[in-house]
Parts: sequence; structure tokens; C-alpha cells
Amino acid sequence: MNSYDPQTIEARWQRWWADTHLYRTPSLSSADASTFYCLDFFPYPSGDGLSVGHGRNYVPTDVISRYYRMRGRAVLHPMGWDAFGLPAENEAIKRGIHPRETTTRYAANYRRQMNLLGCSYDWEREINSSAPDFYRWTQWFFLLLYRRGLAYRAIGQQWWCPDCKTVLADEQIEAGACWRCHGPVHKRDLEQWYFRITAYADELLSSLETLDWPEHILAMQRNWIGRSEGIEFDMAVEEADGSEASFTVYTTRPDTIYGVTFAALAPEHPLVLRITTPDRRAEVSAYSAEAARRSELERLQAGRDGVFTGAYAVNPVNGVRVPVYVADYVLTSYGGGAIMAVPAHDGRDWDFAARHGIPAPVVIAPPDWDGKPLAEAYTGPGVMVNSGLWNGLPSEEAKGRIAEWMEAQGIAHPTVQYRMRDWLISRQRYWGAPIPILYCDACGIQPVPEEDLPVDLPHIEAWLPGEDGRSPLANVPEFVHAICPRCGGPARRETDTMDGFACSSWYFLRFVSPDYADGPFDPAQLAVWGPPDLYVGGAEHAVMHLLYARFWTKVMADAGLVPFREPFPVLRSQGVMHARDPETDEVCRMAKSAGNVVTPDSVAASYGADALRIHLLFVAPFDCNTVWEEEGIVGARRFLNRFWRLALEVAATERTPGSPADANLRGTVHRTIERVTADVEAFKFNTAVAGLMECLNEMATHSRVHGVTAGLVEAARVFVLLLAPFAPHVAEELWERLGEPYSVHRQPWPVWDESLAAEEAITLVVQVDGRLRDKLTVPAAIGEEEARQQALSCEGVRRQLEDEGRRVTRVVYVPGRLVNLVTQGPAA
RNA sequence: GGGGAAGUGUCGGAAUGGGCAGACGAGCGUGACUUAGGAUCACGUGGGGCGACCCGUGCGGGUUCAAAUCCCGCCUUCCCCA
Repeated sequence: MNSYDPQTIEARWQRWWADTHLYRTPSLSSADASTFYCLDFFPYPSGDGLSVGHGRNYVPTDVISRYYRMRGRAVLHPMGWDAFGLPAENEAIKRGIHPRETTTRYAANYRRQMNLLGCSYDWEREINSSAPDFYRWTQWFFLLLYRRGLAYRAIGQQWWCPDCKTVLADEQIEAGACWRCHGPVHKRDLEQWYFRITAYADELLSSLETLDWPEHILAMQRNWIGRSEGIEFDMAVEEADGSEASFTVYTTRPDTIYGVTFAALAPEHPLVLRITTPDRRAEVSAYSAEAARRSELERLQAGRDGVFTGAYAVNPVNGVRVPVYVADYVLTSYGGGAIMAVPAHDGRDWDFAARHGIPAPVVIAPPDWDGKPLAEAYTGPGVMVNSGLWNGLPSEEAKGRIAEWMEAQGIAHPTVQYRMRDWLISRQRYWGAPIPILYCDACGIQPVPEEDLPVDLPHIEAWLPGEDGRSPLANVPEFVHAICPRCGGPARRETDTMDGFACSSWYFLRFVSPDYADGPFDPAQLAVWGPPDLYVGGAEHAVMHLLYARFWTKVMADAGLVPFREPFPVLRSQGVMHARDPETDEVCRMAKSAGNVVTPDSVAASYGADALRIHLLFVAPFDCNTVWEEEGIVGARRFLNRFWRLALEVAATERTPGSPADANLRGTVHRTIERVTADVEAFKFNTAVAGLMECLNEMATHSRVHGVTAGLVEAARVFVLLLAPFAPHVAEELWERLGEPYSVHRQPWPVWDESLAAEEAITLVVQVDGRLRDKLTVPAAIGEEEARQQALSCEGVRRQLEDEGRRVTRVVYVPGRLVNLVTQGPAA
């Protein structure tokens, strides 16, 4: 076999690697600085299988893992399945197959495809979050949170997805719709379990600074946590029956308080019906009912809507009475469901005031303000006007002074608000870890004792979500009936299951000791491998998964379970793979629903997995979005083909004389080692591949001109090593054909020699007045004086100076780069 | 509306502690070879000009000997949150 046939060699080596356990994680018993834990986001195995887009995640981490193995590091590169939760269950529903069966089957397919791509996972450490020996520990962590007061049960207005038939956490609502099925959602009053993530809000925000993460993901987390500093104060209001009442408002803008012209309550606010005057009651009731019925999406689209209650509230700083409205743009969950409204200086208040004919007096003068009414809300800083004794102050200063003054008067106090809410974890679904809680009529809520874990998820046939909003487990008497661990009397088992994100909040710890039975992980092995050195995955989990896992890690750290407070010190996020719609030619995300999926199977069958890997790495920077264009991959295939033929030619040549040209080639090879090494470490895989291509071009030219010399033989050997992390199959095959011992993936990464890598001759650019006029090839070690002389006397410069009668007034010399002659003269 | 990222040939993209714009690849063109291949090899490929040269990194200014890169003001696209 002499032509490059990827299908044959890829299958052959994949089998060989598995048989020889090439990627088995080294077993270490004590902490070792040379370990490298390289982790991918925990995928849920979908029935659609992998697309080439997934390769943008798994190929780079594979390159990194292979690279660090060659660098002598002990590498942990595991894979497992996020098999519990909504995505996996919805998938099973869609196919009409029990989720236990689908997750097993789909995980096997993912594993097959990952092997097809040549990924070097240690499958002996494979985990599955729906396995009892995994979810046992998810439940154990629930109890840990419960014991620490971080898991609690409460009634609240919850997002309900009628399609998924379950409640959802705030962050699982995207653009007013369910994150999984994209259907409309609405709020419902339900008693549910929560994790108190807000207890860690401050640390979750402040320790973002310590993370080596992409800026846009840090920004999303900051936004989501949404810390704001402001004041809370009460506004007195008269109730319909004449008694006194008040409601608390929160504002971040005390400087605008003299501009308040109305107050607004959320439709759900408890005071609404009590303060509404009799003549307005019918209208207000109708409006509140209407608002409650509408989904958030509809409410957002409806604009600034609301009705007057007939009541008036008092602005505590100046005693002014302002009308109180009910408005659906006021959120119950934020700032207590009541606001002071300042139309002149808030966009939403402005819109509302315009619809209802409410005045908008200016209290912060914009720069260059002419004293006339504004055309739109002004939210920037300015000078205080119409604000009593604060007039004339800059608003930025007045903000703090007014807050302090109000506090001193006893009418306000400073508060910090977060946008983030506690994490709702109850799911009225079958396919998840049962919440390990019992309800006893005598003893109340009782946690399941640790020794009784796991609370097994029973294998039932009627697992489809019910229409009644209860988990299917509620219909399984043997599951529900239990004994109270405290009094021994009858108890009822909690039938909701945990949000799937609970599993992914700790799974990265399980990989360090996947079979450990005495705890979620072996502390000694955690000490060996630590938190992942590198974590790679898509930006779609920038808020949910990463925030939850950070929260759990901090809880574990406080419980003394882990010696670190952040689970993922280094995070990288790959760009999204787009594809053209086969019909319309429009570009959108590659997805089964868009009908534009290209599978690694089909590409590997036509071009080989190695070519696919090279192409995915080469086509764009790692973190950029890309469009899949099939034609581009021929470049990757040609590249591998060209090296294949060159290596075979080298292998077939018996006598390989040295050549004077070898020194040049050696220089190229050593510069390539340096370049590829730096690029891989910097996640610049596209330029790393370009560097390999340039090196191969040099080698091919050398071969054509000088034949197979000793220098070329050495170059080919080094090139196979450099190629190994990128195209592992063809590198292994050629390594063998060059007569080297199995396996190329166990060889040390080549080292470059500075002196060999140094260029002997460089190109010195000669400019006149900053314009390129000539180029000189000079020794790299040239001195400044010599460089100046050569520049002044070169052809391109002479033309400029003599023809136009200029003279040189200044010479700028940048060693190794250029000489710029600055001139004065008649033409200038 | 707020926050983030980005605008470079026909296309994907190189080059930012300011210093040869367009590496590498795709596509296209010309030629070679032919056991016609999704093969290989050579040369060319930003625009204009016969040329010396001129113009050119979204647009308009600025700083500098020198700007894709730094500063100011705009425009456009994508992502996240409203």
C-alpha cells in the first residue's frame, strides 16, 4: 500500500491504541506537579450524534492532551455523559423510548464517533450521571447543602413550561421561553426546593477576577449576578379604607428622587388590591388578572402597560403626593415589586409616562441643556436642578450625599441588590436524581440518612411527565411510601427529581477516582489531579452550568472537602460552527433542527479523520465562529497526502548523503518546532497548522532540488513528531514506516535549538519618509553603522535622493527590521 | 436601551509591547505530466499604471519618522442581557 488511504490506517491504529491501552491515565499516588487535567464540557448524548461542529471542542482538547503527554506530563483526559435531566429525557420522549435505553445507546454512539475522530480519552474512567453509583453522590451533595442551610423549600411564583411539564430556574428561561423546547412559559405558585446560591453572590462575583476565562463569559456572569448598590425607602400610601400603609421601593438613583412623578407596583404586589380606590377596582382587577395570564414573552412585547389605582403615595424627601400605578414592567422578583418612577431620567418610566400623560420634570441637567423639556429620557450624569438644597451639585456627587442624608433622617437605608435569584432545583420529571427527602406527618421534613443512599430511581414504564404537574414518581406507591428515619412512622417520599445541572456541578471531581465507593471522590486522588488545568466548552453554558459548578465548589470548600474555591481556573470557549441551509443558502448554527448537519462519519469516510481534524483546527482561530464549507477540507487532505509521499520517499531511500543545504533546512525545522510549540500552548491551532504547512513546503522544495539528504531524513522524523497531536493516525503510520518503535504518541516532544533556529540572513527594509523603497539582504548580526551605510547607498534610496534633490535629516534604525531615512528637500 | 466581540483580497484567515499588509489554505488563471486523479508539479493571482511609482485593512479626523495596530467621532455585523 503506497498511496495515502486514511480509512485503512485510521481503523487499524484506533484498534491498536485501544488494545494497548495507550491512553490509560498514569496511576499516581501522591501529588505531582507534572499532571495535566484536560476536561471537556460534560455532554448529554443526543440521538442525533456528533456533528463536525462538536469537533471544534473535542479536537483541540485532544491536541492539547497529546501535546502534554509528549511533553512528559501525566495527563487525565476523561469523558462521560450528562445523561440525567431535561435534555436527555426530552430526547427519549421524542423517540418514544425509555431514557435508560436511549442514554445508553446514544452514549455508545458518541463514544464510537469520538474514537472515529481519534480522540484520546481514557475510557476506563467513563462516567454516567444517571448511574446509581454516580447519582448516589449527587444526592449526598444535596444533603450536604441541606445540612448547611443551603437547600430549602419555599412557595414562590415559578416558571412553568407546559410543554416540558415542569418548573424551570430563572436562568433556564431564554428570551421568555423554555431553554430546552423554546416553548412559551408562564408563572405559577408552587412549593419547590431551592439551593441558596445567593448566599455566595458576592464571592461568585468578586472571584471572577481570579479566573483565566474569556472576557465575554466573565461579562455574562457579572451581568447575570447583577450586583447593584442603592437605597431602600418607604413610601406612605393611603389605603382604600382610609388606614395608613406603605410600600418599600428600591432605587440605584437617589440623585433623581426629586423627579419622581409616579410610583408603580407589580401586578402581583400584595398591596395592590388594598390601596385601589373603589372606582378603580374593576379596572385594576381586570388588568392584574390579564397580566398574570400572559406569558413573560407577551408581557415584554406588550410595552409599558399599566393602570392607575386611584391611590397616592408620598415622596419622603419633599412630601409630594404622586399617583400609584400598577404596571407589568415592574418585576416582583427585583427590588420588592415596587418602584419610584422618574420619567425624565429612566427610559422605561419615560415610555410609561408618555402613554399616561404624566409629567417628566428635569432634575439632572444634561450638558448644554437649554432648559426646555427633553425629547427622551436622559440617564447620564449632569448638574442637579429642581432638587431643593442639592441644586448645582454634580449628580454623581449628589447620589451619595442624598443617600447619606436620607439615612441620617431615618427614611432610607443602603442596600445591595442582586439580579440573581436562588436556584430552583425541583423538577416534576422522572429522569433525574430523586431528591433525598422524606415528609413525616409527625416529624416534618426529614433528610434521607446518608447510609440509605442512593434513593434509587425505580425502573417504571409510565415515566412520561404527567398532566397534573406532579412527577410520575408520585404514581409509584412503593417509591412514595417510606419510613420516617426519626420516629419510625409512615412517611411520604419527595417525588420531584433534581435539575440535571446538579450532576454537572460536581462531575469533574468524579473523574479523579471514578470507582471510588467511600465518597464522591478520593481526596488523595483529588490532591493528585486537582481541579482541571484546562476546561473547554461552548458559550451556551456560560451562565448556568459554570455558575452552578462554581457555587457547589465554594460550598465544598467551606465544608473542607476540596482545597480550592474555583473549579475551573482556566476556561476556553470554542467558536460556533455554522452551516449553510441546503435550500436557502442562509447561514445559521449547525443543528439537526436546521437540517444542515454534517457528521464526522461522512467526512471521515471521504477525507479521513486526520484531514477533518487538520481542517477544523486550521480553518479559523479556535474561538471564532465559522461556517462549514466542504471544499476547504481538500487543502488539509492535500497537506497530509504531500507529507505521506515525502515520508515514503524518505523511508525508501537507503543512502542519504549530507548536503550543504541541510543547514538551511535544519534552521526551518527548528524554527517550526519553536513556532508550533508556542502556538499550541497559546491555543493558536490555526497558525500552528500553517507553520507545519510552511515547513512541509520547505521540505518538499529541498527534496526536489537536493534529493533525500541526511538533513531531510532528520526533518521528516521531527515533522512526524510535530504532526502527531494534530493528525495522530497518519503520524503513527509514518512513524512506523520510518522504522521507529511504537508509539509516536509516547515519544518526547522535539526541542528546538536556539542557535540552529536563528536566521543567518535577514531582510532589512529600507524606507524613505516611511515609504518602502528597497529591501536588503544582510547578515542577521549586522551593526547599525553598516546598516545605515548600506541603506544610504542602495539603489532604491539613490533614486529618491538624486532625482529629487533631497537630503537626509534623520535616520531611524530598528535593529533586524528596517532603516527609515527622513528627508527634507524641494519636493517635500 | 445596557454589556461583550468583531469589521483586512473572490473566500477562510495571517500580521497588534506601532516597523515589508495579505503568511498558510481555498478558489481562479497559465503551463507540465499523464496507468485522466477529489492526483501531482511549476508559475501567477488586492486595484491602477508601459514604467519609476500611486492607491489600498468599514467611514471621517488625529498622534508619529512610521498606524490594520494607538487616540477621538461615526457606521455595520454577531453574541448576551433587557
